[in-house]
Amino acid sequence: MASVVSVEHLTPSQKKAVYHKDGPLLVLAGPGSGKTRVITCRIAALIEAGVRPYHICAITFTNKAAEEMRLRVQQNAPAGGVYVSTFHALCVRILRQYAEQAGIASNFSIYDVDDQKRCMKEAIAACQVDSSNFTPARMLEIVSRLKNDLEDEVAYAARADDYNGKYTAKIYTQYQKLLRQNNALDFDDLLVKTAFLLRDCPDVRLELSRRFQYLLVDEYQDTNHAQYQIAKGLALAHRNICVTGDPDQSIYRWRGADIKNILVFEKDWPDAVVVKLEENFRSTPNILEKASRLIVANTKRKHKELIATRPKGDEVIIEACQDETEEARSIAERIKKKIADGVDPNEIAVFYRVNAMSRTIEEQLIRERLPYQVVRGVEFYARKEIRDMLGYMKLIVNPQDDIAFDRAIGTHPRGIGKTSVERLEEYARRNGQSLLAAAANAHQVSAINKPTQERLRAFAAMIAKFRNDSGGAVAPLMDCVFAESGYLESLKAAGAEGVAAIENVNELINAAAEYDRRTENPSLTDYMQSIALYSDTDAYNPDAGRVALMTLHAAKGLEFDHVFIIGLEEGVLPHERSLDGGTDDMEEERRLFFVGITRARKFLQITYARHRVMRGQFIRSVPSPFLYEIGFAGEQKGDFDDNWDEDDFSDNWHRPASRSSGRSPSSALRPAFSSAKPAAVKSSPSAGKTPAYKVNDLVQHAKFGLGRVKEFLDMGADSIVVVKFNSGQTKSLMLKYAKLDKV
DNA sequence: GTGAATCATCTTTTT
DNA sequence: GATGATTCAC
Repeated sequence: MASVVSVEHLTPSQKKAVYHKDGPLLVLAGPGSGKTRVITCRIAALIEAGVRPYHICAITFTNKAAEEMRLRVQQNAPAGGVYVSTFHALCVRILRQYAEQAGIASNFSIYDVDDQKRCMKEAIAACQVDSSNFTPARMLEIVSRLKNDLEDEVAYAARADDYNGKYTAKIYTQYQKLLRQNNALDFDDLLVKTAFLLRDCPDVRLELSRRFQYLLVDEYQDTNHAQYQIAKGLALAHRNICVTGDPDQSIYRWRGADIKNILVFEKDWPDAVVVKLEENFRSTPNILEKASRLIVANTKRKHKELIATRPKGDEVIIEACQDETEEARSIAERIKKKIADGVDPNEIAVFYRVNAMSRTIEEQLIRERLPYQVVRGVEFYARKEIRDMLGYMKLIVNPQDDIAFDRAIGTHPRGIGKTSVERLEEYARRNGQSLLAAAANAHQVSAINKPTQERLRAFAAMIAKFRNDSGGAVAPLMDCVFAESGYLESLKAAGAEGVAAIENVNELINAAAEYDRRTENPSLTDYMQSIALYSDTDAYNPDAGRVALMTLHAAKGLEFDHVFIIGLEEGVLPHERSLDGGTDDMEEERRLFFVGITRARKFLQITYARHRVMRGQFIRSVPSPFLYEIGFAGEQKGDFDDNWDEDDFSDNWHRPASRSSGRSPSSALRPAFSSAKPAAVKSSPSAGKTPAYKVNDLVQHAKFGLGRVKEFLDMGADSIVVVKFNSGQTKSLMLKYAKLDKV
């Protein structure tokens, strides 16, 4: 058999990592060091050495990364059968296979952020504590942290002794009880249950070790304690564990990721071979120099060189802008020029700290008619109609899921109102039944009037019927549910918005049909459990011929020839919430910036704005301290005019100022002027001349279809309309270019 | 029981 | 601004 690994192009260190066969291996890989290539080559080398593909398990950080690695492994070797997945997907697989040993039913629901919130709200209410101190968001954060550290409610209750701790323990316990009742697991539970399963069931652990004899974990610096234990458990028997990562690129501490995992790897596996990949094949020396200067400011790190291998390239540009519009305009113009010069739009990216910052950039890219795509967190599956449909499907899979019952019964008016559901809940609680079971027995709930009792029973019967039909393909069933539940009918009656919702549901059904085609033994349970782990970051298409807009977090693992990083201001990057959180938070923000910088191959431009609209408030900001760390000398005189005063704004400023918040602004984010000033609120240069749109006007666009006006920025000939289209996307359109009609 | 309208609250990053 | 809770009119 011909060699499938192209050895001649590997450096000595890379070779060492690729050909290390048995035993623990730690690959400390700097950015741009060819890490992904090393992993794929290593898989190929293992197979060449006689390991069956079936026995190799590679764990990546995102679904997208998994998908890509599957492709690459496929290209590199006849490697069909290598199991590539994320930690969460692997856990779902394991928990379904060993549901009994894990103490759960295999048709469990997976709760996303929204479901978790509803569930937590209920838990807090049931505990009857003062809810102002225990908000669902705050409690979920704490519970998540505990779970990531593998501390269950019993262990936590045992050690919590102060007032807050005791109530937290009570709520945690109640929350877990609700999840159990609903036969549901949240994201963190997937990890916790798997870790405990491996800990408590040696036979399961051994069976899995026989199945996965070689374990590879990428982005190991971002694993949390639970994931660390899972990896360790899986590898305990054979010790064939290879982890790769870069402590300098750890950006998920807030999610429980623990840099210590990578630092203690050598303690856990004393005979581990450590390979460092320090050469950088990606970026120009100019870019790497900035990256190095930045990261050495972190005190809690092992020093690692960034060794440049490419020609010097262009200077890194640091640009000051007056406000976020100027910033966006400058970037859009530069992008326009690059594309005109023949640069592939795929090779251009704009990174920002928070999703909300994409909007201004989008506006300017639209203005310049430049193609772009925004890579965002959830989007499609977060839409109401999609969640509604999935509510039915979840309930069909898992009749115990009360959260799904609530969702499904409330999709549209069906003569069952809030009061009736509350009475039903009361009955269900008393009798220890699920809501669906209670609905089937609604004739016994005397508090509910007769006609409503019948409607509840009809609903329960309908779900039972769907459940009977739920073996096999997903799409036909979904189609059937959509029609027979009456949801389709009610959307049809809802006018233009309903039409868009129907289209979205049809898109969902198409996606399900695609799943049916792709999967050998399609089942609704399997489908529901797989889409729960899907995020729209996975939908990023690197070949779309579009400029990519994304958060710095989403940029991890990607690379582009031309990179723009915006918002280098104190309070944005580093983020406001990390300013008072101590040095650890600050160091993570620095790493985040480091990740952004090192995505760039040839060109890097970093911008900051002296003024920015944040949460509807106009604020004056200060350059990020990180800028000075990479050699920014401060502002040059005459760079721009800083002699603005409030009156200038009242002329330029076209967005209504929001009501001032009660909180005092942090020292870093002083409002530039009082938002209470009515003068700043409106001053339309040309009120009444152009065909003015009003908020909530229904409009028709030649390409995007129907939509509703969310905002109208009246600037005469340059007016901009922000429209939320029924397709779900929101677009900012220049009035003079957009083919837009009032409906 | 339903749906529109108003009010209040929170606002990072994501599997 | 987005979302959720609450209120009010039918």
